[in-house]
Amino acid sequence: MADRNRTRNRKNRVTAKDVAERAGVGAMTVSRALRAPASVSEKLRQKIDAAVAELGYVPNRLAGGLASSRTRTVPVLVPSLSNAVFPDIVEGISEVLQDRDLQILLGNTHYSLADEEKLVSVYLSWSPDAFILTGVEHSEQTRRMLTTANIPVVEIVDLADDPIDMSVGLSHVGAGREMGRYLLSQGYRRIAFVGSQMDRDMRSAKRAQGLGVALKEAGIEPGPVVSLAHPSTVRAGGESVSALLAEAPDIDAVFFANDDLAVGALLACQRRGIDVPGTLAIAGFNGLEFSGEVLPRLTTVRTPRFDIGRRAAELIVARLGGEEPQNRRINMDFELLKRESA
Amino acid sequence: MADRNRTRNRKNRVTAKDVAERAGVGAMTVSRALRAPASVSEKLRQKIDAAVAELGYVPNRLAGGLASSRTRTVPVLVPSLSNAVFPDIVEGISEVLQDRDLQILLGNTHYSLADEEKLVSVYLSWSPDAFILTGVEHSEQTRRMLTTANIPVVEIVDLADDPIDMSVGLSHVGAGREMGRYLLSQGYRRIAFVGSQMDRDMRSAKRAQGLGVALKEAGIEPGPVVSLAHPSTVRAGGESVSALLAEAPDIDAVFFANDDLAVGALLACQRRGIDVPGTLAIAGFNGLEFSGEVLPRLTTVRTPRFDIGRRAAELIVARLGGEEPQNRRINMDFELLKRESA
DNA sequence: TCGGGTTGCGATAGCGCTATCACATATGGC
DNA sequence: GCCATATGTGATAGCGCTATCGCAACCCGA
Repeated sequence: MADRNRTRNRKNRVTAKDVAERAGVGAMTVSRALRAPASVSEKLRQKIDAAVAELGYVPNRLAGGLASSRTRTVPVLVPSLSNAVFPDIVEGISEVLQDRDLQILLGNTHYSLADEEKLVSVYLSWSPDAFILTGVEHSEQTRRMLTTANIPVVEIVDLADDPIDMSVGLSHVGAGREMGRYLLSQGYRRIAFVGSQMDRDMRSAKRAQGLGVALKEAGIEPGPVVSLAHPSTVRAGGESVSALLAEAPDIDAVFFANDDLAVGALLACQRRGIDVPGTLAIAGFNGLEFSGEVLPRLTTVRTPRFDIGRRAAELIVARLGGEEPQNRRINMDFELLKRESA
Repeated sequence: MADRNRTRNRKNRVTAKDVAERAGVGAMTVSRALRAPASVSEKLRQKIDAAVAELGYVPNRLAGGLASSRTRTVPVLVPSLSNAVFPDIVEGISEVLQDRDLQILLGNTHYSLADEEKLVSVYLSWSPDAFILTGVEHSEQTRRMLTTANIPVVEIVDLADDPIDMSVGLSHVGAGREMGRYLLSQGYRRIAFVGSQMDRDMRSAKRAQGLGVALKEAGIEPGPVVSLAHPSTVRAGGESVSALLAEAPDIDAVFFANDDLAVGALLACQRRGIDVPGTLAIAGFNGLEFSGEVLPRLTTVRTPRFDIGRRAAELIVARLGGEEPQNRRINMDFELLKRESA
């Protein structure tokens, strides 16, 4: 009864000091042996490694981070995980960072700048070594915090005119415009755009804007632009078709903000016997794998998601290595996949 | 030239001491005002809040965590992010934890127990308040580390016979068996199973096992069981159909380990003019949203992904609040969705 | 053999916070 | 009006690690 809570509720963790005693060296040498093995003599290193293994020592990163103000962590903020786009990007980042022993901290902003701001604040309080966030629109406070933090910051997916620090992405207006031109070249004239939450998903809004530019350049009347209230899903895409056709029966093509919506629409047309592209042409965005599996295959824009992640991570690694990047703004290519749906 | 590196490369962070001086109180009171506002008088609290706002103070969580050995973080380890199943689970966890100001640290094990072990080690070095990991198979070392850590641990998705601590999931053998029985009841007799990486994805393997049990109970010869080398994708599902039909042309049904593969197969059949379910019946697993959008709609098993996440998080919250759970092992229901593809 | 450089190691002093306790003031019962 | 209890606040001492510097021990050319 006497010893309850004796240990301050703290597990009797093995510390570097324990390892040091076991190996008959100083604590500092243990620290060095683990972080920079080359700076410790072969003999001591072996003793230390043995002691580490025997005791099952795991360094306390909180203490290490506090002492060095480097934690080898990189927060990555994405607006969604249900959209397959972002896991691909994260995979790209991860592949580069894990070799460098840098740890990703993944955060989901749900397309909210307020959530983003909060996550930035929380993650900065962990003294990260760098920061990756999606998009180029951020709150004033978010920009200020990241600037002040004085670490490498990469804004991804979209292309920043005035990056906080660095930026890797593509022009969504440009991509939308290119799709618009293509649809026009195929003879479509009443072209609608359907996206989700376009008040918050600025990239979708920019694709719509790009379509508008193409139409204007060709002197064609803009079609309806619909922003669904809920996140993009296959089902939502399907449902949007009925609504759209009811409202604007004369449209001959729909450009969807992403492949999920577009495939949903395609499948809905299939169920309802609407000929695609004969009666209604359908185009998507992102070039997700399954866009090539449906019948007719989906015309879409392939975005280099994995490579965006890689490049962003490489910029960070270079910067942490002391290099000054030539280009703080990397414009990634996209590719129009001309297939059968439009 | 004299002051280069003067600041030890450390940003001149605002500390609690700065806030304390500004507010004319002790540092300890600042700490209290932020963590337990009720324990500080109204007057000082206001002064402190004002000082915090003016200086833009953000507490250093490394220091706080080191001092208190509580960090309000909960690592969540999942085997994949590209499978829509896991984002759903994470969303469920997140919804419960974010209200409690608990931060998720998301890790991807890529279905590797070795990666899992490494991630457990890394995340434990951050002194998390609890731990969530997928599946019930873990390395000896993983189990030991988590046991020693002496924090709430929840194993999710699968159902542990002997949980490390707690478990929320469903019986994959049971679900596979139920699907098997259903397929038999529909008259199918040559039933194949197709999964991915079933040497590592034990849940898929268990579903296959469940199918085997059902067949055995009915005295029916087991069909081919195929484990694809690459992760589950829609495309891989489509490709598997050709291979399967070439090898075992007499099969009349395929039970896929997940909806991605099954939908891929369905679409492939559509492209190749194979009648589903007439020539080949197809069943999936998980009940993802798009399984109900394809034609014919996919027969599958709905798993309560979101609720698994919620329940797991609730167990943790209860435990952190000092409650002792009645049940350390929560068996979640699944539902067979009998649709048109099988 | 010697001096100057190199190398390897350990003692010390924080990093910024919180647990703990001591102390000052407020509160209430009689 | 007194003492006992409750309440609020601050000083102190770490949490476990790493930056820094000083000191041995070693190296090498002259």
